[in-house]
Amino acid sequence: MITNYEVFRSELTMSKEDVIRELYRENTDRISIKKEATAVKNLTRIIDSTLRLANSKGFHAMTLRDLCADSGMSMGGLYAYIRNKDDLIHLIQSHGFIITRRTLQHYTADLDDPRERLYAAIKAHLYLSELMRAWFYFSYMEAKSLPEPEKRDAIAIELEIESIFQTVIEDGIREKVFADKNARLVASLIKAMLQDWYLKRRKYRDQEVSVDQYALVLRDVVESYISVSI
Amino acid sequence: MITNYEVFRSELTMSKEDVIRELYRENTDRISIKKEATAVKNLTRIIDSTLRLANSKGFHAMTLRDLCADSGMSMGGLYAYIRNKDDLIHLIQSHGFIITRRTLQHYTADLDDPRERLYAAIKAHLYLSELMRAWFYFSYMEAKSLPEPEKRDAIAIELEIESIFQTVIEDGIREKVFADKNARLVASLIKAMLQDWYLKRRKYRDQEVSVDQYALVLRDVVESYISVSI
DNA sequence: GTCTATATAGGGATAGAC
DNA sequence: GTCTATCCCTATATAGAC
Repeated sequence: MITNYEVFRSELTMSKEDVIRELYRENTDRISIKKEATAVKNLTRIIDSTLRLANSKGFHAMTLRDLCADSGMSMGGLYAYIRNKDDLIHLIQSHGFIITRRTLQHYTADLDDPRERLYAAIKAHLYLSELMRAWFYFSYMEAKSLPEPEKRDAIAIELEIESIFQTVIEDGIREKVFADKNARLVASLIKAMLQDWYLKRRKYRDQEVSVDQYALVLRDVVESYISVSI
Repeated sequence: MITNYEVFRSELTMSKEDVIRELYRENTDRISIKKEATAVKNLTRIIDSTLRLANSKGFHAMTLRDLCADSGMSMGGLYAYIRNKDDLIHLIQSHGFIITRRTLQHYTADLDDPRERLYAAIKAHLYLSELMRAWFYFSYMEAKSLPEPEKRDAIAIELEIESIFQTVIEDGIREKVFADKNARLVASLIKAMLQDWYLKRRKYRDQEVSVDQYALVLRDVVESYISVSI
């Protein structure tokens, strides 16, 4: 059960290094570095720089020279971690998938009331995308140019997220907590609003809206549409 | 006053060629072709192909050789219409701006009731993005890599659209038709849902939701949140 | 394990024939 | 007004020194 963003954040950040370590172990075939400690350190720099540069000018427009300059590595050094530029995408996507899967499962399972589950799912998604904004943004923007396997995974995770919301709403309709609306369409609209949070982050910063406020408004918007009127 | 998508469509499509003609006249300095008829014909092919290719693999990843193959032009022929690759962006963006500005002004001015104006604005935006899907998609996805002047225009038009919605809602609040909610934030959420329509067009096609149905649901979602309960 | 120097190809841009 | 052939730079990728 999540309470608010700060709690969520403190629970999750410590595991960031673990994720990179897991990523390293999953990719020992492509990565020629043997010492785990240095590998984790450099992978972190590579991933951070790639996300920053790709998100500001686009992945394809980002050159590996840009990446080396930004991450402080040399071309040769970089190529110890990847075989080609597409492997960079693989690294980025994998590390995001690991975190996303883990978190969403964790935070939406154990609630009974559909209203509460709906709110919990909204918060879980918003908080996660707040913490991993760069990855979510990258994933959305580069989706169309992802290599085939990564594209499949990305679509699968999208559907998974959307069906979490659809299921909650359908449950609520069955239990007469929600009115009989088009659950799938409502789920799509929820997702659109969730995505806007990380796609247009600056806009909401300018409006001085916090994640928790946004979560509340989202919940109210959705509930006022699907709640059964008394 | 708009009734439904089919009517909107038949009113607007005839002017598509006019827009390209206007585009040509605005850019006679960069375009070395003197005969208007051939220029309009080729500009149309160039714009269509660019949108198709850029939207499927990204503008930067699209090579001018790709473009020539797709549009049936030669490199030399293409360069009679542009001085460099960025000029392509300029062509695309200009022709979209021309249509968008013209349409939004036309369809949201002359209504009194805030509820009706809200619905009209939702429909105008959805219908327009339905008709010009490729341009809207391009504009959104390439926004970050646009040349400076085009970027400024794109941001300006975004704000313009958002403030149309904000104003309608504020008017409604003042007239006690709508409850006292955060108008700017609601406008942002509306825009997020409007954008999802053209960004994730396939998803809604799979759900077999029509533009008009989507417009209705959007209106209901928004109204159920901001309407004053009786 | 990390660096610099270099090979190679691919794509933007242009010259000049027709 | 349109095409083909070509120039030249940039970016990926690799070889080999340290």
